[in-house]
Amino acid sequence: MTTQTRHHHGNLRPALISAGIDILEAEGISGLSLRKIAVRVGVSHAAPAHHFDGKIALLVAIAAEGFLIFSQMMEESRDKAAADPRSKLIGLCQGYLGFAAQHEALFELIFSTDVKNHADENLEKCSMQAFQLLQETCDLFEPSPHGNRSNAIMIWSLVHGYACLRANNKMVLFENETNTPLEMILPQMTPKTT
Amino acid sequence: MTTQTRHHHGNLRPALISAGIDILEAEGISGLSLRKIAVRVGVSHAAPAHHFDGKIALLVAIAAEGFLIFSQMMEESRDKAAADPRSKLIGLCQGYLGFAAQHEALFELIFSTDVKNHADENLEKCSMQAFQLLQETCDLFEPSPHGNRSNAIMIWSLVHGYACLRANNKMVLFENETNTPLEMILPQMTPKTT
DNA sequence: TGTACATCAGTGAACGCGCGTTCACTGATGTAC
DNA sequence: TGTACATCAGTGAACGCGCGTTCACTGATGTAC
Repeated sequence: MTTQTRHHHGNLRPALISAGIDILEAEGISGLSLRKIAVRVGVSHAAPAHHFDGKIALLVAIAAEGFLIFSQMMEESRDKAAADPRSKLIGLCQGYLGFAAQHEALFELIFSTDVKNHADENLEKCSMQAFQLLQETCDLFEPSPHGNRSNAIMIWSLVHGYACLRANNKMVLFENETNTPLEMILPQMTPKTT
Repeated sequence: MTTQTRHHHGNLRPALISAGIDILEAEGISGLSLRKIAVRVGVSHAAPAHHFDGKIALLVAIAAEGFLIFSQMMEESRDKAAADPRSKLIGLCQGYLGFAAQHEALFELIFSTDVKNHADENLEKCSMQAFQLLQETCDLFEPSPHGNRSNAIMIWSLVHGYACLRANNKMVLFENETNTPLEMILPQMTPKTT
């Protein structure tokens, strides 16, 4: 039986998350509604209620999936880079910027107030994973005199701010800088010698 | 005649902008509506239509006012700092972070996609003014070999990202770093000697 | 100073819209025997 | 293999809500003479 005209969808939960991401990309956060997601999956708009406890819970599940994609893009880009610490760090940051550029609204969602105010174990796990990638790449360098985490805080701030500000080309600062190399803004750090 | 029960308000336009900022602070971007703003000013919800060409135009006017406050806080904080370039830069950045912390939703609004996609001369002027402050403070230092603007791009990215990430305490990175000094993340730059 | 009149800046009722949620229902699935 | 039955995962109609916008209106203001 290959037809999809069954009463039971069978995989509705992940299908809703995936459709949510599609709509996010197409229409932005303000265009995302439970009803549109249901329509896109081809299901009645009351169906999601059987899988998510309200709209915010679906948003949180979408954000968790977003963090997975985010981590994946950073990791892939870092793995493709040369072996030296600076190349690894630049690779990771390119993945960061690539995610922000290719998934603009999803990027906005995963860092949004709405999502962060809603405690969720899975979301916590997925966001932590992204942070771990960043932290372990920064650990290739000598720690700053200000503490172990200060390199990660600096790098994360830098790349996050750059991603946000560049997200829309209207930002006057970037008018003629469409392709600013990361080399230009990443500070010099001392690789560990061990 | 001191009573305010006149048919004509007299100063409705600025009053609407100011009430919009109040609601933003109290309820966030998603809580901001034309109707709520009108109620707060004590005027019928159809009145704003005589002063703004739709909701988005009011949002843009609020954002322009936001940029003014933003510039003002950066400038005041910079002026209070010691005379050496690094103190000036740190002062400016403290003003940046202060605005983001004290006007969280307004900070979000002025950098939002909705607002930036709506061309407006006054908004342009006000946002440019904020950028000028940043640029002129970065100009106290030797330009980077990557170009005149690269210092400003780096500093802006850094402080903007830091402001965003710290905006909600849930961000794991900042768990025990409530008062991270800017000294910790600002890179060393060479002051001009002239 | 007084009158006529155009213009401005409000009112309040009504409109249609999309939204999240609820609810009784029913078809599909899985399990016990 | 077949039957009875509980549970699961959908449907579709209905609800109430807040929203931005429109519109005929009217009171207030300012100006010409």
